[in-house]
Parts: sequence; structure tokens; C-alpha cells
Amino acid sequence: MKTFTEKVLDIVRGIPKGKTLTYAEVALQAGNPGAVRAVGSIMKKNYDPTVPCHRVIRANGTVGEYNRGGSEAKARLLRFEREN
DNA sequence: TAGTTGACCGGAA
DNA sequence: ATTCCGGCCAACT
Repeated sequence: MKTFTEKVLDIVRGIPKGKTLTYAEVALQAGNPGAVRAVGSIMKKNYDPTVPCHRVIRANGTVGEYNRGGSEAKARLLRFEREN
């Protein structure tokens, strides 16, 4: 049984290129459907480059925030990956 | 141990 | 359509 954090990181790590998951979806797959805030906290503190956190967006479709270049870089990365 | 914070969400005004 | 409020869970101090 891994910790919630580990699970979240693992899930995000498994997001295929060109695909985007919402924080709610990640929390759901991690086993805590209502822990979307916790997911955000975890992502913020975790700087692991093996975790494509830029593929995690809000439930309403907006990109949300990003610790590595801001929401702009995040949105542009997503668009690039999606077009490819 | 307890209180505060946050890359959120959904409903209400 | 936009703005405000409460709730939810893990990490941080």
C-alpha cells in the first residue's frame, strides 16, 4: 500500500503523451475522489521531472497553475503534445 | 498536537 | 456571465 502522494505521482507519471487528466480524475484513480486539493498540494511540493504534472488540468478544462514556467508554458506544452 | 495553506470543485448570489 | 463561499484532504510550520 503506497501513500496517497506516491500513488498520485505514479498516476501522473503514467499519463500518455497528448493526454490530459483533471485533478479530480487523478484523485479518483489515487483512491480519494475528494482529495483534489491534496493533489494540488502534492504536485506543488513535488518537483520530480519524471512526473509530467503539466498534463494535469482543472476539472472545468482550464490549465490551472504550474511551478515550472507558469500556466502559459503549461498550456503551450499541452497544445504541442496534443497536436503531435 | 494543532492551526494554516493550497497547482481545486461545485453550488449559490 | 462573473464573483463569493464552504468543503474537502494531505503537507507544512
